[in-house]
Amino acid sequence: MALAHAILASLVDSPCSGYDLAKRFDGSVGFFWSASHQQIYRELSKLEDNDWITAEIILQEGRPDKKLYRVTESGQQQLNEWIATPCEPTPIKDDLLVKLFAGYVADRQTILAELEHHRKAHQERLSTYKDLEQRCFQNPQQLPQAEKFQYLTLLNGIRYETNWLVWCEEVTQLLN
Amino acid sequence: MALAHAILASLVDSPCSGYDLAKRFDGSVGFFWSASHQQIYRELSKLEDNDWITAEIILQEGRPDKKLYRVTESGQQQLNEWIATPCEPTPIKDDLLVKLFAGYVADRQTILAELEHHRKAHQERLSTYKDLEQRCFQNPQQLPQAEKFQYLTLLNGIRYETNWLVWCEEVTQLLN
DNA sequence: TTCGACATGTAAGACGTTACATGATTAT
DNA sequence: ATAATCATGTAACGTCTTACATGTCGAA
Repeated sequence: MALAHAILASLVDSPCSGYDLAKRFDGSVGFFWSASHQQIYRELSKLEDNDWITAEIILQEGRPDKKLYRVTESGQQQLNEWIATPCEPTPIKDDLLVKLFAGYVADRQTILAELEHHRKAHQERLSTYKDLEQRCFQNPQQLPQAEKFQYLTLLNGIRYETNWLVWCEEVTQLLN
Repeated sequence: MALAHAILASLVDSPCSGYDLAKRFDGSVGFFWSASHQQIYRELSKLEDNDWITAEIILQEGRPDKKLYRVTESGQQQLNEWIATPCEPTPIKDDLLVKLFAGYVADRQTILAELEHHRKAHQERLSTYKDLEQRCFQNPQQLPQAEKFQYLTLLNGIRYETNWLVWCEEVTQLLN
């Protein structure tokens, strides 16, 4: 059910089209919830069927028309109820950890190469997040409400990537 | 495809029944790959069809017979190939972060309560992991190969839970 | 006599991935 | 010319979740 709510969370902040949403799920929102454009379009149809969002068709010249989605009042309420319903921490499913668990069946070089690959990926994401922090969240105290909360998720992202980075380095050292 | 490989990784370490596997996915293996017993039984059938594992029926008295699964040579090879195929970091999907992103639409108490709930959950898991470390991994250097690699995944778990814990505390402070 | 552990499964539906499909505009 | 961006979808397939289903043994 949470894709629906991730979409509501994003649309409440500001209405947009499915295409725009897909881009958000490839950036800001995507930092904590990933989804493909196909998933998003399908979910938007369902949300509209439930009257949690409404679509306004925007006619455009020179490019395809688009549907601007907005959260309805019942959608807002739905989002509120979901937030108030306690949830458990997300269970982990991580390929790299499976690989390490069985790492002794492979040769060391393979494992080290994969660790380096992941180290780099996490390093890059960390840079992206830190840039974002610099550009948009200089003074967390003086931010409007919405941005303040969004900043808290960015803090999580920074911690998360830093943590993976350090673990990759630690494990690489231990294996050498 | 990774559930299959998580099962192979666990069976390579030591053969067991579907029931036992389900328990492992509720503990040790479950620390980095979660799966229900239904998923496991279904996947075991597929793995057997592919001849990546074989089942030996163990007749038991007083309790149902069970199937003891072992990884075949082609299963071993399959696992090796999978480990050698590079993969990307797992995309994040986390309910709590969606809730925080839209946290400004809810009242502060709701959010704080949820944060406290998660803080406790992560605290508990961290304790479990640290106990395990104390009990089984006192001298990482002198461990057999297999255990050494498994220890590396435990290190990740400890980092992961610590990280969430600290973030929950940090955010709670910022919201007060 | 009731509950938890042992042991394995089916069925339906929700959710996610990959590939296919269309078609205009703008920049290189 | 070619590719990227804008814009929205369908279809097939694969995976995961939830609920249902069965039956024995040992302990409280």
